[in-house]
Amino acid sequence: MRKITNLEYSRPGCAEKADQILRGAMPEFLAHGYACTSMDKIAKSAGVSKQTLYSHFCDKDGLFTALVKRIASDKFRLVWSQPLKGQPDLVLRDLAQRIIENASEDEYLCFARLIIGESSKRPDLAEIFVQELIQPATVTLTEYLQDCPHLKINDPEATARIFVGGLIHFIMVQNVLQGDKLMPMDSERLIDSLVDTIVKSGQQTPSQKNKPVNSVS
Amino acid sequence: MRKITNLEYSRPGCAEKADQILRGAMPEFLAHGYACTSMDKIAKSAGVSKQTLYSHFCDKDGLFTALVKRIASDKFRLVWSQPLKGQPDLVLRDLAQRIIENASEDEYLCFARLIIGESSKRPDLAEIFVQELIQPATVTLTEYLQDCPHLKINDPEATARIFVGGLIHFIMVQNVLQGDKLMPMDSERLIDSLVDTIVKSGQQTPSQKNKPVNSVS
DNA sequence: TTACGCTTAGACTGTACAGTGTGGTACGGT
DNA sequence: ACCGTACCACACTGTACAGTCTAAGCGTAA
Repeated sequence: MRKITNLEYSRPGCAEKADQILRGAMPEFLAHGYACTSMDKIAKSAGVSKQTLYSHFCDKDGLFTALVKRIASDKFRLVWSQPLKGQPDLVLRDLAQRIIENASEDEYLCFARLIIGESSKRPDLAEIFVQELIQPATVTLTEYLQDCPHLKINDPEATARIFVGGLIHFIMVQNVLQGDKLMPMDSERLIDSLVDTIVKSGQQTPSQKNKPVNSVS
Repeated sequence: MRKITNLEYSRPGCAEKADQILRGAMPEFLAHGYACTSMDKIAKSAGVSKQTLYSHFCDKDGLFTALVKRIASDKFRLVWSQPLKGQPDLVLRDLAQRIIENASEDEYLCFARLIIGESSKRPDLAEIFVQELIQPATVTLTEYLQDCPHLKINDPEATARIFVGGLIHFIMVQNVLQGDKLMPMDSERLIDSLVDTIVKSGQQTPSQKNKPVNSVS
């Protein structure tokens, strides 16, 4: 088998084994982080020899990178795949519920934890995370808020970020940082407030002092 | 010198050396994370012998724990030390600006990254982070929103979380996850929208369907 | 002076692990 | 039958590092 270079993380073709490896590697990395996951453990978990690992991925870093790319692009586009249409309060509540549901999954939480934890050493992976998840989410919601005839929102992009940020921060504090022990709160309460706040602020005539300067490309 | 047990992280007295060690350890841990920071590097950075390290802290974990406790309680209470008083729009804008300013510091970002990254292995540290930073912040703002005569807010605690979450998430995406490259936005725009949205929603008669169930203790 | 507490430099031990090498097995094509 | 490809098990190398040990240098107090 030919040498895997640094630039290609896995060979095209014979993708079954590569997939098997990634499937085995995923729970290990998600559960124990990058540093505490050994290639031996991955090989074992994937039911594959160490040699095979290195014939499909150039090194630990390459394997990790391939895994992050796969998770980011494969799994988490779902929430945002359906177009947003209809009454703002219903659409926003439904969206918020889907985000909370989706992002409260252990797999998502571990993934976010991993990306944030490695973000200083691997800013490229953080960028992938933003590109595949946060940016599409923000753009989709921005467009809805902009075009929705029932809402007069001053700065749709900023509002979209507040909406998403309020939800994700809530989930991170409650589920990743163990906040549910110290300051428990039902997610429905947050959703209610969030939807209410945004819908109300869109019902009034917007004050014109804050103009959007540029929008998401 | 007597043995340091697992339960005590540093001896009382002769705190200067312990402080010197912590000051040396801080930039190392913040820059490289837990796993990639060696005790030798810490000793060097603190200008202290490795033996002295182990005479003040029982092991790497103990040192790390002591450091996290110190950072959490010492440094980041500041933003919330002054009581909130006055017109909602001014108070909230000022608060938002202070949060953004404070949390955009590299030291805070690295600290948050570190805590989140280690949160699965060290949930106790995540708890300290919540207890020393997030909870007091939320409580302070909740009380202001509750008692402010100019605002009629349905669920002050949920609103406080949305406010803080919107800001922190923004900072995390922009500064930790490199979002400023892909989706740049001036923080003033976010602050404007956030303050506007909350103040407006507090000006209207609140719809009574969402009742707060319990409050922060 | 002696003794003691605290320090230092640096050697040392044991372990974990990334990455390589060796030899052997299974299988499909020619 | 032979060959090449992909795989496996397992031994091996080199490095990094947590934690310990040794021997020696200080300052203070009896």
